[in-house]
Amino acid sequence: MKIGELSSLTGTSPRALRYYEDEQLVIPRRMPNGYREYDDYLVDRVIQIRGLLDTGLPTRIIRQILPCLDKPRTIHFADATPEMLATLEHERDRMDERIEFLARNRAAITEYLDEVRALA
Amino acid sequence: MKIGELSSLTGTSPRALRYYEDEQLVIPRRMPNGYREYDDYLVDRVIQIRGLLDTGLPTRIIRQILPCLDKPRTIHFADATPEMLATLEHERDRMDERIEFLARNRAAITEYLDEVRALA
DNA sequence: TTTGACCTTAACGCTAACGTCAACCATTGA
DNA sequence: TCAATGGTTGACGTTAGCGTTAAGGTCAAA
Repeated sequence: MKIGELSSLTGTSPRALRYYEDEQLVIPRRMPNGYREYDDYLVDRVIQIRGLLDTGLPTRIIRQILPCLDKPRTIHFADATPEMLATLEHERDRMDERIEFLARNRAAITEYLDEVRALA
Repeated sequence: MKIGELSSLTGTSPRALRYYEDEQLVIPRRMPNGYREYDDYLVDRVIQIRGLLDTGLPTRIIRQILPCLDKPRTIHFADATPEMLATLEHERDRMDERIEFLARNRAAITEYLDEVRALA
């Protein structure tokens, strides 16, 4: 598919998609006329990227963890250098921290809302 | 305490603390000589702020959810306008989405690491 | 064949969350 | 008393993640 279709399917601007290409997150093939051509599986990938960006991860990190989110991923095992694995473990731990933190704050907000509603 | 102590206690630069003041997240009192004076409870608040920033929330949102994270918060019930409550519910839902998303990706990373280790 | 929708690259603009001076005042120990 | 340390307010610099023109190529439909 062309960039416009991917754009509407993912709710992502063409500009953002081109930016993701610059950042090596989504690399489309090219048609004879120079147009970008995206495979269907990239829809999910773009949505993944948006979600990860939304949780505060920079493209530099996303680029590193994307290979292990693809399925099937037998091909990507070659990328698994020791440094790569260390990065992954570190980012996984950071995600744990974020999850715990978000959960605590979510609970606090809920508690607050409950107390306010109890007064009404 | 003065800004330097709060800085080292929270691992946050003085510049950032002054920025948080500009953004109305942490408003210290002033000493006779013009120095900022921070109460002890603000240590926790700054750490909260850092965590929320790290999860991708902008200061604009953080400013709105901070009141319901303070304890005791009886005073802050006055701030609970309908718009405020709507914002809180919305942000709580967004936090839910982030948590689910992070959890899924965390699982994918773990799974990948397990598979790689199984080959070693 | 020409309009209109969609594509291309290149380049400048923008906002958030600070970093980094610069120039100056305050406090304290030698 | 004076040098070090740490505080103050600007103000300009930086990076990420795009938005927004600008100037032009492509292609299907009328």
